[in-house]
Amino acid sequence: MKVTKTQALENRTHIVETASTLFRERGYDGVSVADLMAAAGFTHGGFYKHFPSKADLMAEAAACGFSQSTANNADADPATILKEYLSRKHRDALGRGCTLAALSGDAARQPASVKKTFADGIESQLATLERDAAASGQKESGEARARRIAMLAQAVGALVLSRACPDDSALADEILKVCRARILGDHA
Amino acid sequence: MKVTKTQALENRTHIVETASTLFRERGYDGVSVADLMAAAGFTHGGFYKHFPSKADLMAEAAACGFSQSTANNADADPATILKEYLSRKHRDALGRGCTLAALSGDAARQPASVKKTFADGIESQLATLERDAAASGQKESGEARARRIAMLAQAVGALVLSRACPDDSALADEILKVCRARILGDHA
DNA sequence: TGTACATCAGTGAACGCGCGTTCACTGATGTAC
DNA sequence: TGTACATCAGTGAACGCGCGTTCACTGATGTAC
Repeated sequence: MKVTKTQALENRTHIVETASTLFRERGYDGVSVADLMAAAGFTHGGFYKHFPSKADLMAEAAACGFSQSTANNADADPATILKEYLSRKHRDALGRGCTLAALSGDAARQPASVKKTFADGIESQLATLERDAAASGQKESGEARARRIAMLAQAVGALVLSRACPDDSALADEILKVCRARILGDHA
Repeated sequence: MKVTKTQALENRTHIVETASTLFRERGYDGVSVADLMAAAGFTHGGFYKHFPSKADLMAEAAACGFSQSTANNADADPATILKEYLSRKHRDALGRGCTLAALSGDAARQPASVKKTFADGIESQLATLERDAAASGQKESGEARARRIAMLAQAVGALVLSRACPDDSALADEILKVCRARILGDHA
């Protein structure tokens, strides 16, 4: 059953991408190695041909999620990004959504290697907002980075709180609506 | 080994309080029934004399955390509350800190009963901020609730992101510092 | 108030189960000649 | 280019372990008389 070197690398990438989605949906503890490998289309034993342990996969899966975000936002209009970030659709699409919002709570309880990846993810999100500010013609000041950090914190916090509310609750929508208006207002 | 009715109720409360702390520190999946009961000073078998299942305890432990927050903030100065919320000390004290920041990510993957408790917790935090606004002499407007929601989202988001960074990283402190300045500035 | 009995909070061994991980095996790929 | 052999990605059974939960038991509490 051996497979081409190229194919093996593609399979590895596919496992990481699958893990990235499943971890965001169910959390680190909510996905077993057997679950993950089955979802990726393999049997569980092969996992250890690619990764030393499940813990080693966590940081890599998070990094995968962050680079997907960056890629997705590469050409998008800045206001549109934030509007979609704070949309009902994003709230309900855990697996395809922002890794920071889905897994920061889990990351806080993980070893430094995972936290390092999250710090890098935060910086790359801030860089995306920097492009946004530039694109919308806002002049850069010493306070620009502070404004971006505050904006990111508010957006992530709004999404996290909205998701903690019952899916059909008015509060879940209100939090998104209010923060969308505030952030886009501040931003314009 | 039977025990007074009063004692039994006290024991039950103690188990819920212990769970509230341990869940915030390690997440729902990070605390076993045996861990919890040992931390509370009992053997694990007795757990089911108090609760039908571990899942049933989750919502109750969250509610306990929220009411502790409310009690702690009852007489405190409003600006002080927010300053302490976004402090390094709070960031590093997961078990005694804000339940929203510690467990909202987990709550998003829990059944509606737990999410309902979190929505109530969010409302009670908003009510605390309302008292704050009134206490600081700020006049109530139609926008007042929106401002409180945005403030809460930013504070929770900042704490969550700071905790996802490595403990000794500059970014962990920067996020807290920036949002502390911004929120207290907006608030004044 | 005193006595006999039912209750039930707490104990600790035991249950089935799913977890992360290991391992002997397979067989197509990659390599040495 | 063709042949013989080593490699190693993927398979699936098996491992020990800790999980949530159950259960027979204990013995002080609470109650009926």
